[in-house]
Amino acid sequence: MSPLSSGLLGDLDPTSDRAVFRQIADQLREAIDRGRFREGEKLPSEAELVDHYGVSRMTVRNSFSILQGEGLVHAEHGKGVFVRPRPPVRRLASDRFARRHREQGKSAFIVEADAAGSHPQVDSLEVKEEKASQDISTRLGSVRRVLARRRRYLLDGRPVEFATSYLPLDIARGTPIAEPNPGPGGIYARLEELGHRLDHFEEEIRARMPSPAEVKTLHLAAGVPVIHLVRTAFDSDGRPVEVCDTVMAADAYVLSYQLPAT
Amino acid sequence: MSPLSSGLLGDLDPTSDRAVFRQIADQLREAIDRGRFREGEKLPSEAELVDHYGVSRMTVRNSFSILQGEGLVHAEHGKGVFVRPRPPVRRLASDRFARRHREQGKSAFIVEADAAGSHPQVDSLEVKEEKASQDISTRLGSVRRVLARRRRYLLDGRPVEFATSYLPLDIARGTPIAEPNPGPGGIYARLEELGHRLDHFEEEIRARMPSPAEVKTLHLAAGVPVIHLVRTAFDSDGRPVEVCDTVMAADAYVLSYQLPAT
DNA sequence: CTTGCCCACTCGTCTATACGAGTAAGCGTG
DNA sequence: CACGCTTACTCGTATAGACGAGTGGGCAAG
Repeated sequence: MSPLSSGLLGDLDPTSDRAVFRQIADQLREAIDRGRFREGEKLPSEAELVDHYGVSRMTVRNSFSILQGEGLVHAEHGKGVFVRPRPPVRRLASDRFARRHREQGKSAFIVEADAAGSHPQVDSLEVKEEKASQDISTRLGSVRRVLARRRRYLLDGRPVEFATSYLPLDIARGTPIAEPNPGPGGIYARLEELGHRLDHFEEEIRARMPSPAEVKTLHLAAGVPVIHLVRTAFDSDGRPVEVCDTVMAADAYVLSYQLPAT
Repeated sequence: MSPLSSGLLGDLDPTSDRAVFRQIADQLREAIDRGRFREGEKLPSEAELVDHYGVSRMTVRNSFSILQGEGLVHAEHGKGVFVRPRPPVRRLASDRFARRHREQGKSAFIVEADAAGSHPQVDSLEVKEEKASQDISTRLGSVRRVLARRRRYLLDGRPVEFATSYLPLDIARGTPIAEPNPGPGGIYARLEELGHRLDHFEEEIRARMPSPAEVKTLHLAAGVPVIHLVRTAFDSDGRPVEVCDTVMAADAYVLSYQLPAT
């Protein structure tokens, strides 16, 4: 039995001043919310909805485009339109850079992912010296050039995060920090070995829609925002020693912070 | 001189395999990024672009719809399509609930906004007892019913945040917390007076596209995500005494956290 | 059985047209 | 001068049709 004859979707209200394509989107959204269509399940095809509602194809596509913008569904060329599955999320705890987590040889990302039973990967590794942007320069205290460490993180083959660390050259140049693999405990461990005892971090969080470049790098579906996190690390002299600029697929992350009430 | 004859926008590449409406969107996006169209400025009308590129109107509208999805532009019926201005953002510092900020009579929101020179407002105040959702019940330690305090925050007339606080009935019922105006220092001050000395907060942050209800409540333009923040307050006995569920217009906020490096 | 082609079905792109409705400016009337 | 109407321009909604391209199943040839 076709899903359309089974009363999953209702009729249009011609007397309503709500646009037809919105009414259709409303009905589909409600059906999804109520679980009539489950995650990953295929929605009726455009042609089926054209028949069911007696509207033109562009009207149906208009409805789908609303739901895509809300991140509820995604279209696959040649296959159909599907309810977008909610991917497993990665929780980032606020103590993830605590010194005690820095003892092991592997990076926090790898350890965490292994623990969660997923397959972690890091690629697009790039380490180079470059001119600091205005923003980075300001955050690092008026430096002109910086060491930039770029990398992309993937979980089970899916890119979830793209991060760039910036460090002042006078700190990083010629040290293991300038190597592709900085060694156990990562660059924070190296910074401390170099005499920059870390005191605290500042994190700034924004959310926005991705740029086309970010869509490409993170393989983002329509309707998925990004979380933009900029972390600055300060040593015990109060000097900023690193800025890490991170763009995360918002549907793959929950950030978690613990704050004292003092 | 029309913006279209002045070389602001280029030509289409018919040999490219990139769809025409994407090429047009690319050109408009680049013009915006380069500042050729400034914030709040009107883009060429659909009709003008139809003439300029020699395409049909639906193709131009398709281009605009891409840019709208990216949150770059917004259309106004009868007026035109405009570059979306970046609204002033509100910075939320991680110490915003520190005890020392609780001394004054006014709420943190009012004080902050006044200091920033904007006009703050709180409306949609609702205080009532209700059944706890599964999630809230879990967070508060298996309570069945809760006191819910709902309110919407506006800056200069624009809604920016919608928040609901949930408190266990055995704590809140019959206290000033159950009043629309809980008095100076807010409910956290009242909780401490009632013997629940606050120890720490946990905040969980997600970003996603808004539901239609959220679009309505926060007057969100297309392409603006929301930040969903859930804060749990714990007293010195380790008991969760409040859960605050907040949905913020992502283009109006930067969250800022300070973390120890220990 | 395997290979390769065809075909039906899917969404993607684009055109052309029509009418509705919000906006703002101009113009004429009182 | 003030008000209201007209008009031109804007985007919103909807139809009908065409062709392209990705997918997957079935069928026929080897």
